[in-house]
Amino acid sequence: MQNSPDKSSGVYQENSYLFSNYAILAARLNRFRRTYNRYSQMSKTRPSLKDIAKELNISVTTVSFVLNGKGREKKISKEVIERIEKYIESINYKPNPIARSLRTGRSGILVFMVEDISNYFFAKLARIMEDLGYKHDYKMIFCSTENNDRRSKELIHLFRERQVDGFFLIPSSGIEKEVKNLIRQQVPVVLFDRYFPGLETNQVMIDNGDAAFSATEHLINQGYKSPAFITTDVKQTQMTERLEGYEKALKKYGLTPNILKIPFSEIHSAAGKELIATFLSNNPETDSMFFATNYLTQSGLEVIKYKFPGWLDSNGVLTFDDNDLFRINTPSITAIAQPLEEIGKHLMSMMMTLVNSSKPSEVAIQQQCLKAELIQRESTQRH
Amino acid sequence: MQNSPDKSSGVYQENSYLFSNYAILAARLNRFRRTYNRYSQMSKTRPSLKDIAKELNISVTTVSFVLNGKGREKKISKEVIERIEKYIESINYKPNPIARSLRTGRSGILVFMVEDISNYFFAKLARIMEDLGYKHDYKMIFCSTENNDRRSKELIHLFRERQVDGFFLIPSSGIEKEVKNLIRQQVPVVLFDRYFPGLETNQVMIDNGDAAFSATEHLINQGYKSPAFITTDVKQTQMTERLEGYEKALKKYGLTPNILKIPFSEIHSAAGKELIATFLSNNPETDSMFFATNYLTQSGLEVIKYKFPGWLDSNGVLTFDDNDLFRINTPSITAIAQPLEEIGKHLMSMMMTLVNSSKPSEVAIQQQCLKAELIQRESTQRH
DNA sequence: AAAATTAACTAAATCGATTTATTAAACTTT
DNA sequence: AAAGTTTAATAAATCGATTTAGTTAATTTT
Repeated sequence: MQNSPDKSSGVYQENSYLFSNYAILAARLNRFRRTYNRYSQMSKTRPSLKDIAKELNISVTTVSFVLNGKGREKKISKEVIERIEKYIESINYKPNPIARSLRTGRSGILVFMVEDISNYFFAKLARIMEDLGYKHDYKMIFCSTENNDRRSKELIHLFRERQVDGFFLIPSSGIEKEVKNLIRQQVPVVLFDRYFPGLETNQVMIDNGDAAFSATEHLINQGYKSPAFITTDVKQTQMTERLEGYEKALKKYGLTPNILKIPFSEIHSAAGKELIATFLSNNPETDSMFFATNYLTQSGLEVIKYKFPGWLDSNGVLTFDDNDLFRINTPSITAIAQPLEEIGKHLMSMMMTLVNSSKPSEVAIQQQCLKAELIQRESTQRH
Repeated sequence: MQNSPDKSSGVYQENSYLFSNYAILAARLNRFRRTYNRYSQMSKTRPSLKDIAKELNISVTTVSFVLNGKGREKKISKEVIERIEKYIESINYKPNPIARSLRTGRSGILVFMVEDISNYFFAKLARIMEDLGYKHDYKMIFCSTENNDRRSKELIHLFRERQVDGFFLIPSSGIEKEVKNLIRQQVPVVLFDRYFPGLETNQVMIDNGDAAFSATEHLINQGYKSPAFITTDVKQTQMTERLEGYEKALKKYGLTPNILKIPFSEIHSAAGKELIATFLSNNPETDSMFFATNYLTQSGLEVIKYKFPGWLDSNGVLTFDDNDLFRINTPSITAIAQPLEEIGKHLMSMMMTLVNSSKPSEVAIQQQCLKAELIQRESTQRH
């Protein structure tokens, strides 16, 4: 490429009587190159609509119409339709999704954005969504926000650019504006796990308050006099509602609440575990702990195991979010299980009504609030 | 759209002296519509290269060159480069990745295909890969194959069509041909977890045989006389190597192997657990069990907990793959931990050399075999 | 000073679809 | 039979980039 001027100028000198100037020669050379490239690419590339059209001696337009099932509508004759369909079938032609996206603005991709896909709850839900998505002919992209605003915003912009068709969002606290923007721009959005109290959005939640209330009541009914609530300092709905449920139950039975808030930044760290240990030492009257999320429970169990062995023999533990560990642990841990399958089903069905509408922001808003189930296990059995 | 003929024919009757025929009128109408559409779209769409070029009174080509940092190379003057860069910066222009993909054939997306993303091992690795990918400016797509050939093939074709730039693959047993095809077609592929013995591929593995041997030896050194090996009937390398490691150790110490193979289809089912229970009943001499994967261990622990309570007091358990459950469980479970971070690092670095090469199939094949670590815990402590 | 080269920039082709505008021929109306 | 409609199909614009093949003017070489 770089040396083509030299080459052609060499030729020019040899045949100067034939060519009036460099330009003509260069033009010839380039025409040849173009043809050459076309040929050499032919063998590599998958067939395009153009190839099919050429092969069948039919226009690209017609092939495209038939391909998209608009044959009848566009009054293409049955013979032509049949001929095209047969050929497309025979070479197993699949339209290039990128080209299609560029033209249509749709991509067939949905984004599932959560705090951390490696967390049991999110991973299981992701797996469910993956299958549901494929069932509706959508590909799924999963990503983790760490509940961090900057990261969430970046991810939204990133995928927005890629023309994804919709967002399943566990929003971090500071992205209300971004969510509003998406909706205004007619991008389908469904929130779950937590929401913005001031913003009417399509969402699938669970009744955190009710679940936390019943669970706390369960502890009290089991005879625990001093249940503590271990949570994070996150101020989002899923957390505040759980806290309120706990407080409401304590109030109902005239007990004194005892709450430990662990900074979100420390939930996976040793410092976080230290806080739980200190709390237990400083509050020896605590006869049961209600953990607000599964990762807190894991930290708690570790602390108990290594620093307060035997504590569980006479005291209780209860957790929000179930997982294999809690089922198998000894003692098995009483847990509030979110209805994963049901959440997934609702999420996907809301999304489908949105993506199938031409003005998603004008679709009547759908909000689901599902019940979580308390699974009673050994950890809250008073002997 | 459908009724435009009627409309225009109405106009035609009114002004018949002005227009010679329907066609001209239609043409006018359409020209108007086109202009109208252009205007009405302007406000909606993000700026394109064309818009920038128009704004700056510079050709699209020049803008594109500068955008891609080829300004110097293409001998664009410093003033123009600066002007373009400043403007691009000021409107925060980001090129449309779809259009770019269509032209370049690259997408900036890597696929991470595993058995089941909701499984702890895969989910944690996915999380690591997600961050590594973003660091290199790649988006990650995760998907689950269920170790099923048809599903794997479908997924490969699906993403191949979307021009993904590379595949991280845990291959199911019957897709050797597809993997070969990818490589032949210059698609970057890196295998992990398991491989095809007959196929030289870029891969990151762990030394399953060695790890299983050492782990078994550990059991024997702890005084267990009759360690059983609980595995699946999957015939892929990761499983056969683990089995061989176990057998080699038993042979070395002159012990009799005792192996339970659970059909892959039953690994998550009650029937699978039943098989373990039956095995334990029929082989009362078994004083320890070595589970070949984390999900088998979970089933095993559940069986022990509910059907053989107390069994763990005098017998041992050891597992391939670590997770939170095993650390926190009572007794905590001795586990072979794969070096997740290290696996991720190698996977990504191999992928980067592949995607940065113009002929990935000609890049010298890289194969890493990493050591797994045996984490000794309470479950194999002989008292 | 003619010829060749370089600097600086642009027109147009291209990627592979979708969709709008248009047309030629065959039918219907009036 | 002229005018209008319908049928069956197509040409060309478009989505938004990248990249090849030019072009013109200025500079350098011979």
